[in-house]
Amino acid sequence: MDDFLTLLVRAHKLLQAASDEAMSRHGVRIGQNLILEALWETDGLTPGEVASRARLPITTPTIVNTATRMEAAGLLTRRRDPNDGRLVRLYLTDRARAARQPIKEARRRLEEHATATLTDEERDHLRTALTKILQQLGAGQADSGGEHG
Amino acid sequence: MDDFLTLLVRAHKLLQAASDEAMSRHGVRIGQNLILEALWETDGLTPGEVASRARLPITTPTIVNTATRMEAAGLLTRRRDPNDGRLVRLYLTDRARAARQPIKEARRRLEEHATATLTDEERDHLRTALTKILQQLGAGQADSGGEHG
DNA sequence: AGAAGATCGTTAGCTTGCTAATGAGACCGT
DNA sequence: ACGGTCTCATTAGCAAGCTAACGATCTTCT
Repeated sequence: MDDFLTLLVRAHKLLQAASDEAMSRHGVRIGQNLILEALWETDGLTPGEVASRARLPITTPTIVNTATRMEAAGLLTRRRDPNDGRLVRLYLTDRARAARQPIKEARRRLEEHATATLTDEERDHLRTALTKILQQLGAGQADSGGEHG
Repeated sequence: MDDFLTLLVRAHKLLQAASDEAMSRHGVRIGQNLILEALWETDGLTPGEVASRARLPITTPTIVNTATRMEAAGLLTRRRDPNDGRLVRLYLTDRARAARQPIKEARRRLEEHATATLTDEERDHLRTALTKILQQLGAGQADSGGEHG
């Protein structure tokens, strides 16, 4: 029996590969998903804003580099902020906006497929366990906002 | 509430970072762990053998590149196989062998720490769920060897 | 024996992530 | 107004992973 670390790394690897393949069919790579999600929500964010709003922690240089590839791929354009010359704002192209629903669907289906053999209870347990691990590792500053004690 | 994919990616990221930090204190980086584990077990494997024996799937080019870094770091030496000129055999240095127990310990402690707030039952559930996901995603060719039905 | 094919390690070139260093621009105090 | 500081994006350089292409060697078939 493998240790927990190994199981998690293997599951992660397979899921990332499957995600990348699924999104590639829509002209988007796995590393671009965080930026897309942030800009789908709020277009015209700066790299720093994308980094801080992203669903999971990512550094600004990574955003910048990925944005450059996305620009080359025709997924977004850069525009200097007229009011503050330091800022660069990222705007999605129509192509990137059109990919929104298909990609969300594809990811939803992937998640569904991956957990297809789990019971609802097992899915709950999995969520609970991962959440506890995240909290234990210091990622407690998450979305739930219930630290009252 | 985040989706399962996000939880898993976040947990993976934190655990990888923590692993890397822990192993760095012993002069080893996270990417070198698979090679070390294979060579601790059987010294003198070829890159291809390491790739196929590793605890999780990894390609030969990755082994080769990582081995180059490990050679530079004084963790292993390359030696041509005298019987087959195509093969290159990787041999650990004393330094790499000495790191075996400390690193195993460090990883065990990390896993223990990460799952410290889980009950035994929750740990079981987590294992079960991850294993099911791996099987569903086609990684069923694993170690347990119990596919009799 | 010699050509064709298979099997290796390696290299090239890419993506994704990181930290540290740079440089441009804004802001604040004097 | 101007010098220092702070705040941005970017660049540089690294690690770790991948696929595809390459070159050397071994095997096999005639």
